[in-house]
Amino acid sequence: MNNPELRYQALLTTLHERGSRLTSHRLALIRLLSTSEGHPNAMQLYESLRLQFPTISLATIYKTLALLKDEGEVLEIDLHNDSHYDGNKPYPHPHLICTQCHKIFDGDEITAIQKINQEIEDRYNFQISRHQLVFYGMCWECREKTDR
Amino acid sequence: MNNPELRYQALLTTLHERGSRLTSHRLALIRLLSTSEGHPNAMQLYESLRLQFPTISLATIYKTLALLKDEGEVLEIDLHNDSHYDGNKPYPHPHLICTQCHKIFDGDEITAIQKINQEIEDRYNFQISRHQLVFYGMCWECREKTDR
DNA sequence: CTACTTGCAAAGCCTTTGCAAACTA
DNA sequence: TAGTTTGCAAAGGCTTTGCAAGTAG
Repeated sequence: MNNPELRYQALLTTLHERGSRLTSHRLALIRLLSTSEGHPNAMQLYESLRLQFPTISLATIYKTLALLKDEGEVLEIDLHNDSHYDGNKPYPHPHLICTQCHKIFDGDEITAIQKINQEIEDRYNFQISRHQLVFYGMCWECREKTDR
Repeated sequence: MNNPELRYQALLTTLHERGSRLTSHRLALIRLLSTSEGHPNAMQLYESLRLQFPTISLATIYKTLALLKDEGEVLEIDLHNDSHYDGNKPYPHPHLICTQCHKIFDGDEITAIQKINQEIEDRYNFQISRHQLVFYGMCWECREKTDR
């Protein structure tokens, strides 16, 4: 999913069809989730939304995220005591985390995952249903800065 | 590392050379870590050790684990609000987690990881330093039980 | 003997829950 | 209006920390 507007509409439709109410806070949150590429955590979403909605609470963020997770519209990335959320690409895919600038990048174009999946099925007779793959290291931007 | 006794000695040596004191609780913990293949979490280690050492505390488990992590002798696996520990193979390697029996298996024989690493370096110009790869699904044992 | 380690309890951090008030449809 | 959602505060679960008492070297 690359078009944030389409993604926004998709999330909106899901909530609507589910019979959930579209409050202003929820609309703002799904807007943020569908457009942001930054893989924010709950606190970051809270801080962002608080600018526009000073009375919004962290609990509401968590409750709405739980709702969207249930619907399979948001992917939770479990890092060390710190969950981040991807509402743009809710299907399992690798993430690259820069240990220098702490940005989280999508690694959803990696084709060799097929090979790993195949090997796991073959070698361990293990039937994969989902995965969480995180690679830590230095992103291209930080490499450039460091090399110079 | 396949030989638990060698692994035990290695952990012991690390602690000794570090100048750390080898208390009975620590010895029992590293014995457990070096032999167990089960990837226990802190509570499971605590429950095990409590049988032999009724006065041991969870805090001691955590403090010793932190020590061994610092020394690179224990790998922490970050699951959802639940860290598990691998003292047998402290280097990053894939883990297969059965969603049925909840066992954690090592996937350290998977060769296709090289391909993924290569692809990430090439495609994203990202320099990997470590990774945490978790595959969820059904293990061969549970598949057999289910198929019948 | 000295410095490190221990157990206990308290605190931290992230996340979830209970509930009355507010709000959507 | 009826039922959902909200914010607040409290509680939960896992992990860390402070400190006096205990222990290894």
